[in-house]
Amino acid sequence: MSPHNRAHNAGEERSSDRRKPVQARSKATVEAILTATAQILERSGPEAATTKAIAARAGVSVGSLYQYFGSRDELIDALAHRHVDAMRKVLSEALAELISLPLEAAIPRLMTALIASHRVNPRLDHVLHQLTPISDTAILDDFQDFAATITTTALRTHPDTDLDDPELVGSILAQAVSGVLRTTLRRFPERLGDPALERLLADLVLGLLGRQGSATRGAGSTTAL
Amino acid sequence: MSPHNRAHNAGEERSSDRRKPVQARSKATVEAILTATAQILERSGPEAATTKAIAARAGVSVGSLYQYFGSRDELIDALAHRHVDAMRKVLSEALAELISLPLEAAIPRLMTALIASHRVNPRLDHVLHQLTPISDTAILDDFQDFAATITTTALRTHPDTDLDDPELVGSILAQAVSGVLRTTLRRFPERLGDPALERLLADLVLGLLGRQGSATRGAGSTTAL
Amino acid sequence: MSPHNRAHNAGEERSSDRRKPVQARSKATVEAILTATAQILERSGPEAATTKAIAARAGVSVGSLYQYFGSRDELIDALAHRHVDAMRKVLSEALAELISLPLEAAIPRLMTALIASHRVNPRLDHVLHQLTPISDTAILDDFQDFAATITTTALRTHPDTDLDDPELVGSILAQAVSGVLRTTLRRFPERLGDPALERLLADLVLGLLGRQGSATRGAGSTTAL
Amino acid sequence: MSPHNRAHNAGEERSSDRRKPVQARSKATVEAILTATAQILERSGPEAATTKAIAARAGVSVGSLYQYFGSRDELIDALAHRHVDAMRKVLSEALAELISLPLEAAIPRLMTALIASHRVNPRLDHVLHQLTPISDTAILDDFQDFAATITTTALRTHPDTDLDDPELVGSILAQAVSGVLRTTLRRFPERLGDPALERLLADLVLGLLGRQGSATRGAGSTTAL
DNA sequence: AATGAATGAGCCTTCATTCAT
DNA sequence: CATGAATGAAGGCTCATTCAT
Repeated sequence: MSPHNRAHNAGEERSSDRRKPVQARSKATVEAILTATAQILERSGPEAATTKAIAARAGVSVGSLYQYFGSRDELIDALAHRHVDAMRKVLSEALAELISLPLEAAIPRLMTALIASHRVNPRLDHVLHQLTPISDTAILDDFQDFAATITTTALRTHPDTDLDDPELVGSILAQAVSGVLRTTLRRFPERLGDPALERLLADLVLGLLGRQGSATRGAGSTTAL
Repeated sequence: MSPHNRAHNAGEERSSDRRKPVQARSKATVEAILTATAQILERSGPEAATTKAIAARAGVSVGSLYQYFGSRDELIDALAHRHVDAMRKVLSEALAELISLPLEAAIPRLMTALIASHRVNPRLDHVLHQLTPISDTAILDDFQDFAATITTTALRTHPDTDLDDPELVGSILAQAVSGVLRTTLRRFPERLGDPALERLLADLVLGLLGRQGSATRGAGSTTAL
Repeated sequence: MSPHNRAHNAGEERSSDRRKPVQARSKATVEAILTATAQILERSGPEAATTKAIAARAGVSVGSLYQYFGSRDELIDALAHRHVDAMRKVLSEALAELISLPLEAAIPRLMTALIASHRVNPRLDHVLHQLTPISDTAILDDFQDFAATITTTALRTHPDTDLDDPELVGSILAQAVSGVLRTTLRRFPERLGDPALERLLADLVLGLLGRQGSATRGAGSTTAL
Repeated sequence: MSPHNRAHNAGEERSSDRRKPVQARSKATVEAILTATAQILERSGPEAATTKAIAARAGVSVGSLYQYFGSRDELIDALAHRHVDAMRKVLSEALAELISLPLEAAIPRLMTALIASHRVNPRLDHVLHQLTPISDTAILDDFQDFAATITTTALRTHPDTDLDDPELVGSILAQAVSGVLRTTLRRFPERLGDPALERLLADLVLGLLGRQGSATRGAGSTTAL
């Protein structure tokens, strides 16, 4: 996601072997900068996120921004990582219990978890997606890949589904759900409270599985799941 | 998305004197500018689409650009409209025959049509999505609304589905399919040729319908739901 | 002479196809910019020659500066070329008559011409020399090479000198004279009027020749020269 | 060369109490900083010599740098002094023996000494010349003045020359030699080893003297010199 | 109408200098 | 004394927009 990357000099304050009080201070500054960037991005879009504006909102000087981030791009990059990590964390938390459940129960939970993860910061998510260049493999794709992997794994794990290409199906499902969620969050945020959405998404997934996998065979897939 | 709206070709052809060639020339110039913009956008992204670059590629002067478009934003706006129109047109062409088909046949066709419409200019599509300002209800959403309406209509028209909220279902389906297609076009363009994708999408839709609408007919899907 | 050249983005007009001053207006602008640059450089040194300061003094906007010069470095480069050309022109004018003269008369004239050429713009000359990076073959060196060539040619042409390595001698002489002139112009400008300087320089050159070439042989080198 | 001139080490060791070890450490730090500056300047030029880079290479903090030098300019100023001192020292060492020699022998030795002094640190020398502000009488000029004085003294001392204006001649000769050496060091460093250079320079000087001073005494000036 | 030179606000980034720790 | 995070003025450069020709 970070296009330009001119190596400036040898300064590498990345590792955590700096002194402690200073580190605490630094961490706060970094945090302030990231938060400020996120807020501006959410509220006013990429064009408004100038280094000056970010520094001002973070309550620091432009110079400080460059103390911790090599460039504006790098900063946004870091923010994207942070955002994806947060989403991933939310999603991960819902994973443990999924394995033990039958598909018919697991999928709805997965949807709930996906919705939750997409709620972390929808506006930022949207803006970050806008910033994704065409060709670059964006950091944000990582999340979708993660969701795809989880879905695929779920499909594979549960013995009652028998798909030709679980990877493809998992990927498509992740894309479909992500498409619904991102649009919904941006355009129809009020629908998020509606439990119908969760059900609809679960049906979307289960419906596809029912048509793809062996689940079609026999009425009683329920038992297995 | 665009404020200015000067009526350019408001003058009618009350007399077919030399006004015509002039208008023809204007139209050609507008066309050239739009095309140039689209090409630069596709190939090099939003940052490369400066007014200077656009004018150069269109073979006109910057001044001329401002003769026909009030601002750069307006120009891009116009291009977005043009793009959406093209996509809509492709989709529309597939509509007529849908009505007369049963759902199981109509949906696959609809998917084919949707894929086709998304293929009109995927790179431009992506870039235009990037350019959409945060607050504005994007022009590009129009296409999704259109797709949603079509789907909803299809669901309503076909007597064999009985949904509680066809609008919601249509909308969600449009979002899901759009999500899949846009991601696929950007990240896995090679999948577009794969007929498996079409089938998968059709199954996605029909699967949801099978679980939502025609629950009555199914063997025991009710249980599961 | 232009060291740093960071490629910023995909803008294709690097420095190759910058507008060449074709029109009268353009030419005047270019002239104003070059003159302004020279003035600032002369009076306040390289650090003062910011793009803003140059534009202001030239009575144009920064943008105009970049219309004609790809970068600040390129501008200074152009100025250096112009300066060297001017110096070279002054020197060249004195050349024609040199050939027909005996060495003893030619060298003083050459010195006069060199002094004249160094007087074109001593302060600018000094600043431009300061700007010369260590390794780069600077444009200003061209002038010294020119002077060296002329001297060498003079030595070769005149039949009464017989040097082992006329090139080396010519080069050293050019450097010596240039060293004297540049220092004198910077530190003791009042000496320039003094005809003693010219004589001294001529003696410097002739003295070396007298010790190097065959002129040493026989006391009467005067005749030949 | 530098504006700020706060007396930093104005405190002399009036009392040799515990100040000493501290002073020793200070001296080492100052040395480290100066050396670091010199190295960066030599290798990467003026633009690379940022306070941060200097401090890093010296193994101290930026703050410490300001402990010992009032500003970056002052630091460079100090370095220039140190450099000139070093050059002067090398030149001085060759002086003692000069007096007792006849001119014809003394001058070549002087040339050798001058070459040696210019070899102390040619790259640093060049960069320091670049850094010399326009208006200031540069510290580096001190060296040339020193060389001029020495030459003048030599001319005066030796009874066999009889110049009208030994000061002028000495100055011009110093300038000429310096011009040759500095250019040679920058552009033709390989010539430095060549003994021809030394001979040429000696001939340059002796040639001028032969034409100026003893010109009265007919052709046989050689003997005297 | 067309042209493209001119404008200048504003962007990103650097770096000498200060100061709390 | 040392440290290095923080500062912010200032620099180079871009580009949408205007306007005289």
